[in-house]
Amino acid sequence: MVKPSSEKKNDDTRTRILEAADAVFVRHGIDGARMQEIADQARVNKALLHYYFQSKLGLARAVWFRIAESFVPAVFQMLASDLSLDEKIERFVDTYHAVLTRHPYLMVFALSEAARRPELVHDFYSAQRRQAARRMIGKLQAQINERAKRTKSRPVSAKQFFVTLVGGCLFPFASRALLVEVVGLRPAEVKGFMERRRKDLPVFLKRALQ
Amino acid sequence: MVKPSSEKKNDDTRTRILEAADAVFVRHGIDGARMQEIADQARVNKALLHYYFQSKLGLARAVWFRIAESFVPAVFQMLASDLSLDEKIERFVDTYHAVLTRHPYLMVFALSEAARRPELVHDFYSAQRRQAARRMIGKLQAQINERAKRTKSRPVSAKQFFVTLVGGCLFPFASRALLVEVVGLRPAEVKGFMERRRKDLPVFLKRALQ
DNA sequence: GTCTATAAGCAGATAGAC
DNA sequence: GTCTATCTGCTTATAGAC
Repeated sequence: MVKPSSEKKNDDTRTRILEAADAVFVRHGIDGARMQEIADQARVNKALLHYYFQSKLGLARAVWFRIAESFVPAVFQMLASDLSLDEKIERFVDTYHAVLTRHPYLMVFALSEAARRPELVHDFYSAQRRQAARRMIGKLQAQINERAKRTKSRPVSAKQFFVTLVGGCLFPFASRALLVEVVGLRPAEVKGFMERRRKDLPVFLKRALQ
Repeated sequence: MVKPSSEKKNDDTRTRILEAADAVFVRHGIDGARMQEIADQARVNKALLHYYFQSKLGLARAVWFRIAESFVPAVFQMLASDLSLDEKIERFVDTYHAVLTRHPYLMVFALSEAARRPELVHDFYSAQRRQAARRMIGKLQAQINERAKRTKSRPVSAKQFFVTLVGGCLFPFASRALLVEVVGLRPAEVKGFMERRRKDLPVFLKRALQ
């Protein structure tokens, strides 16, 4: 469906604003972000932000939904698919490694806003999405049980495993600033550390699942 | 050393302010916090906050240092000690479970401010503390190597293991709001989930180390 | 749709009395 | 040390021209 040119121009500006807002909100958090900085970065006037999104919180919500939609559904679908457990672990680790390397502040933004404004999370998770989440956990549990049966070990909880998997991938990026000091990495070494993690984490997780 | 009563009164007020500031900053983040709310909660006037701490950022720094000092040194010391690896894992998981259950917003506060204001982290980590961190990692690596030799498996990197351990404990608390929706927990079930994790995580980690 | 100009409201910070 | 009162500047938001 092709849109008439008047709407197209509209969309372009709207999108430019959204992209600028994304960058500024993700970096500074919602409270720390300034509408003026977003306007400057989008090369429009502040008034236009309100024309399109009513208020600062309205714009923040739009950004939040846009980010969530950009990867949550695809990840849910992948983890609920018929791929093997090992394949899922590999893909999940790879995907997040790629995304977070490019957007280092994303994780901290998501975690802090989710904690302080739970309604953002709640509003995103429609009944349909919650159902998709349940399907995903169910499928993972089935695969974990099957593997445990094969290796004659006690199966772990899929929910717990999911949290460990996600945390194992996301936490290093969320805590980057702390890691550098505690683990003692020079800035140049951080990249290598993350690369190594991408390789080691799947091995580590699979070992624990045997 | 006993302080004269005039200073003692001073200290009491100062401490009351710090405790109020702790609560407000941790919940709302530095940018989202309001000096008025801190003053109200400490039952003093706004002007007094500036008398003691000069500026909002000065107060935030004091709070940051106070929180970090309250557990970082003890944890470093524990992990660098001669306790067995298993014992360390158990204690670490237990300690953080206890602290974060009582202070659910603490982790998100630490992560987001560390990412957005790296100077806070850097100023806390004196040369002495960085050395303590190195000692801790060194000791852990020695213990991991020793165990790998015993079980004839390839030793994992202590830095990587440390991040997995810390992330495994902290991430569920940092991402509580997301977990509830994604994993599908009712509010009443969250506590049980965390309890179970406290029991399962050490088992999971030890398995992966074999 | 996009801009300029400006209103309205706060938040952080200070002056000065007690 | 602690308070009341107040200033200053910034930030979100709107009015209105083009």
